[in-house]
Amino acid sequence: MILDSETKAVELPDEHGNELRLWLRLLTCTNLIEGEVRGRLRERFDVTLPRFDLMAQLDKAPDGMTLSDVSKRMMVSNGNVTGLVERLVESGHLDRRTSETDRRVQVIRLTRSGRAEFRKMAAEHQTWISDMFGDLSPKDVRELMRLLGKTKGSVQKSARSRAGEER
Amino acid sequence: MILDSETKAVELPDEHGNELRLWLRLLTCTNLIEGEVRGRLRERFDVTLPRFDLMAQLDKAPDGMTLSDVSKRMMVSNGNVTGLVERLVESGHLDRRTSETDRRVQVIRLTRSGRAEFRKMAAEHQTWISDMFGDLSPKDVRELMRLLGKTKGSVQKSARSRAGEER
DNA sequence: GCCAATTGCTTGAAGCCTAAAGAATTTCGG
DNA sequence: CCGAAATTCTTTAGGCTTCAAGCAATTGGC
Repeated sequence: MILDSETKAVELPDEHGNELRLWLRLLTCTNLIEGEVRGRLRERFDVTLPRFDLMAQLDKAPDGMTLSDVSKRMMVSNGNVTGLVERLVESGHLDRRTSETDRRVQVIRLTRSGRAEFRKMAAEHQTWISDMFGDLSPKDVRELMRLLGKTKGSVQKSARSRAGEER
Repeated sequence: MILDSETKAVELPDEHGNELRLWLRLLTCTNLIEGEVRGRLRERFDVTLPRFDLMAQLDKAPDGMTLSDVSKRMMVSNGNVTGLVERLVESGHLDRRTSETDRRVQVIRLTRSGRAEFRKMAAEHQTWISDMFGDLSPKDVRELMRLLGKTKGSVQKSARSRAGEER
C-alpha cells in the first residue's frame, strides 16, 4: 500500500517530484502511527480502531446520536455505520433505540459499561500518541499543526474545484 | 537557543492534548488526500488505489518481483497480495509465472499494456498531488518534509521500544 | 387530505485487509 | 540421503469499507 518514502520517485527536474515525495512521507507517517494504534488497541483491549472511533464520538454526546450524525462526524458511509453499530450493540458497548418522534431514526449511546471501558482506552490511547510524538519539541508540534492546517485548506480547495468541474 | 516567553506558556497546560490534536489533524489530511486520489483513480481509470500501488512497485522492477517481495515493499500481508495479483492478472495488467528455479515462487510483472496504462495513470496522479499541495510554498514543503521525517523517526523509536517489551 | 420528494436506515455485491492454518517445496544438519 | 525446519504461497474466517438499490417514515406543495 505504501511506497517507501526513500524510494526514488520518477526522476524529473521539476518540483512536482518534491510534492509527491512529501505525500509519500505523509502517508508513511500516518500509516505507521495508525498501525501502532490498531495493534495496541487490539492487544490491550481487543477492540478495532473503527469501534474505538465510534465510541469516541458517542462519549462526547451523553444524550446519544443518530446514525446519520455518526456517519457525518466519522466521514464514512451510512451502511458502514449500520454494521459497526450492530457489532457494538452485540458486544454490550452500545444501546440502541428507535426515536419516539421519528420512527426512521435510531438513537445510539454508550452503555454504562461501554463508557467505562472507553474511558480506560482513551486514557491509554492518549499516552501512546504522546509517546509516539515524543521526539518533537513543542515548537515542532505547533509548526506541524500550522503546516498541516495549511495543507488541509489547500487540499479542500483543490477538491472543491474538481467537484465543481464534473457535470 | 532563545526561548521567548510564549513558548513556556503554551507548554504548561497538558501538552498531551496538543499531540492528540496533531495526530487527528495529520489523519484528517491524509484521509482527505487519499480519498481524493481514490476517487480520481476510480473516475478516470476505473482502478483502485491498492492496484495502482502494486503496479507502481512493478513498474520499478522490469524483471518482475516475487509475491513476497511485493508484500514486503507494500507492507501488507501475503494473503492480501495473492488476491490483488489474481484480479490484476484477470484484467490483463499483470503476467504471472512460476519460477524455474524454485517452484514455490511466483514471479509477476507488468504486461506491455499494463505498463502503458500505468504510466498514464502515474503521470496524472503526480499532477493531482502537486495540485493538492498547491498553496504550500517550496519552503513549506521543505519544512513539512523535515518535520515529518522527524516524526517518522520518533514513531519508529516508540514502536521498537514497545515491540521489545513484549518478549 | 394526497402524493411526490426527501430523509434515515438497511441490504447486497464487490473489494480490501489481517491473522492463522495449511500445502508444496526447498534447505540444511547430521 | 533423511527428516526437521524454513520459506513461499494459498486458503479461510472475520471485519471494514464503499456504492447502489431498496424500504419505511416523514414532509411539503397542492
